[in-house]
Amino acid sequence: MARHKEFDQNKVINKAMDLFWSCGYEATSVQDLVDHLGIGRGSLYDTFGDKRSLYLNALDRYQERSGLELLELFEQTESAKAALKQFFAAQIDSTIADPAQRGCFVVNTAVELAPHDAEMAEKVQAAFRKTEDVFCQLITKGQEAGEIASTQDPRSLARFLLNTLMGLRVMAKAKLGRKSLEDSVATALSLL
Amino acid sequence: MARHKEFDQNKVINKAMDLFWSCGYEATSVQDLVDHLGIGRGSLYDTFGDKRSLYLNALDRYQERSGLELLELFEQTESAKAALKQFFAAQIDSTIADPAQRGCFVVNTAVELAPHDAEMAEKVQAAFRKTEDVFCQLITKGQEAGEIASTQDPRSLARFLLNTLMGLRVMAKAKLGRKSLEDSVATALSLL
DNA sequence: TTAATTCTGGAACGAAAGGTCAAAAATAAA
DNA sequence: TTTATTTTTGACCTTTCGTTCCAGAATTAA
Repeated sequence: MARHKEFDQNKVINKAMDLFWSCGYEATSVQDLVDHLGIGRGSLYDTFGDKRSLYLNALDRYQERSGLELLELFEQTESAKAALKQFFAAQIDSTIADPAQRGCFVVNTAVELAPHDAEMAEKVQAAFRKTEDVFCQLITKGQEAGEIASTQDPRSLARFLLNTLMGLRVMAKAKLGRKSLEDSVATALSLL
Repeated sequence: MARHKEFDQNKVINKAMDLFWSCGYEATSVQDLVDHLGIGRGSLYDTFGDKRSLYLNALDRYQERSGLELLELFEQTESAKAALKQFFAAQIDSTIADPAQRGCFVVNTAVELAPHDAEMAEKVQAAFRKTEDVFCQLITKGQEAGEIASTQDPRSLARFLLNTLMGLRVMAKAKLGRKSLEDSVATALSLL
């Protein structure tokens, strides 16, 4: 009876994610979305409801993606400490390599939308909590393996690493130079 | 010959700063400004040129203000280490106390505008550099006084502290709770 | 083939955006 | 008081915003 969707909804969300990630919520117009998504205005509203809902979809997609990255980090069999080092090194590399200086979509959302939008704030908090938990589990693992000093509280350490990560993502926006990022990370990780 | 200005330009810039700081650039309309500044549309454009220029003025004002705070921090005669601790404690307090979760105006600008506006990016970088320099001088002072271990590079440490501060300001936006902030700061300062 | 469904592109909507302008009001010097 | 100059005020401009709607083409199950 019914016609099939002609566009791949997943790909459209990915494209929307790219655009919102690059430009933010307010600075991305529906016209911009229509131009870059390759679908019509009508399809956009029929499929996603409105601009804000599409943004929420894009944010979810981003969290899925970075959730997978984190999972890989955790399942890495070698040392937890090495995994953390590798993770932060990769963050620096992708930060420097990005010509659009997009930073982190979650951080961008936290800064632009969280204070005035409770639902956004919840999603942001959930994402941060998830990252903090993975850090915490990794630290505990490292402490059990004797790689990381057990004198420190793993939860505090995890929060501290999350804080460091957020700082990195802000630095990414301001083009502070690789050396600044490396100094920050090296100093932070010297605590492990 | 001429009529006097009826409004205090400084106060108007302060009010504009509050509004931009709370809502960001895009989400603040000229109408919002007119409503909160207590001056007419024409006066606004005659005095400041356009919305973006007013924002730049507001950003400058913010930097002047926080520059003074930093100066006080530096001129504090007691121990440099204590000054840093006090500074970060005050940051946590004001972060928690702010019901609007405004965070840091410079960080907000970095995230929302720096990637697409070179002039904004320059101002943001200058502000970050200034803070980093003050941290660096304080650390050096602390090392000379024997309060802070001289084994670490003061510049790296300063960058690290700046990174921690940025992270704090993002956490402020997401309402992560006082304990998260305190854990992060306590862990970071344990390096001194 | 037919009936039902969905996609597409574009037109159109009211509201709000940023910005302009000219008349009115106020001031200080002549 | 007059006059010249500036500020203020609010109406007005064009453009763009997010959103709705529709006509026509496309697709599929019955």
